[in-house]
Amino acid sequence: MSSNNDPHPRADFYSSERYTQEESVGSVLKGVMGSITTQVDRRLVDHDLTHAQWVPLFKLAHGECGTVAELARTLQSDPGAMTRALDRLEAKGLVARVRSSEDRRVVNLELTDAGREVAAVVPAVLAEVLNLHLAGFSKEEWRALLDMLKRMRANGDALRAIAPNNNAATPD
Amino acid sequence: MSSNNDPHPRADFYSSERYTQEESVGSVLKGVMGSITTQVDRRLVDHDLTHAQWVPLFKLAHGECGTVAELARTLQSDPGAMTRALDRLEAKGLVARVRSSEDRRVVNLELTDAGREVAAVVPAVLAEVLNLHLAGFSKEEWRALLDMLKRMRANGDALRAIAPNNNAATPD
DNA sequence: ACGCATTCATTGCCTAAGCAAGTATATTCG
DNA sequence: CGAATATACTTGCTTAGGCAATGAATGCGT
Repeated sequence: MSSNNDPHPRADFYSSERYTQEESVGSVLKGVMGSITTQVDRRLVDHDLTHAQWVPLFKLAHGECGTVAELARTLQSDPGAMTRALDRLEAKGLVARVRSSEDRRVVNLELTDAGREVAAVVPAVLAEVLNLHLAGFSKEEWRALLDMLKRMRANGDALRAIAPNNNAATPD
Repeated sequence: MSSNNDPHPRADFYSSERYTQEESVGSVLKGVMGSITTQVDRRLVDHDLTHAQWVPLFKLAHGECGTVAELARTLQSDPGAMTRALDRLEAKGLVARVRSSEDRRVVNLELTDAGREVAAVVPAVLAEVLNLHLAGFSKEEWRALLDMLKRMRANGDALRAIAPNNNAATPD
């Protein structure tokens, strides 16, 4: 654990005594997230899509992920949860499961025509809701916000790399 | 609906074509939230507390909320969900339900000694996790971040005020 | 005082996430 | 080749949230 010449000095903005909800980035962050997802869901309910369904659909539409495992990894989710989400999407006729002939373990996922149609409206909704939440922001503020959030995420990734479970020091 | 002299001009940072995950505040926000909650949960699992349980416990400890309805309102959650969360906390012996004698509809919530004990460790964990995620931030950046997030939340609240459901214009 | 609307809490139903166990298929190595 | 290992997906179990309906108690208007 290097302690000097650290590119990321420890922050000391919060402490057990000083902690308040209104000054907590976590608490405010949660409020913002809730508002965004609520607004997105409200706009997609007409297309019979819920929060947990348009995300994989969107990924599939972009062709970045073609299998259950890839989706689960990309979306930092559980393969089990993804299987069930795809069950619902398949029941709605938006995606199709095609057993791969090369590797018979994998199930290739394809959008149906209906799926492609619905997925096409998602980016517009996301863009609209984000813009609405960023009303009054200058472009510089927006970039600064994005930058800081990415740095927070990077800090979090570093934490996870250190101790994925809490038995990181047990060799075997 | 005033359109000119608007203190919050519409933002135009995203559009259907320009939308990408990496530049989406929503997507990055989700990653940050996930990291924070994961880290907090990891530190509270020893106390047998899950994400959905320490939040109401913390609120109760601060004496801000004393009933199910108040908790649900404050945490922007569902009364039903809150009832069940309290079921689990009560089963763990952390909170006690006391039927009010003044208004016999309400159930006053009280922390048990064990509940107070567990709730006491929560702020320290929250402070630690937030500080870790803010490593490398200057105090000015932290304040700016908090300010921008609060503005986003306010924008979201304004949206909700306009159309709580999508039948805002139907008089009957 | 009586009916009516409101509020509080709870329960049922559906969607949903996380974890662990299980099954099928591939790969690797002796 | 054959056993051990790894990967892909699925399923069961528990916790969990949102919505609607219900029952109980309160307050309000006439």
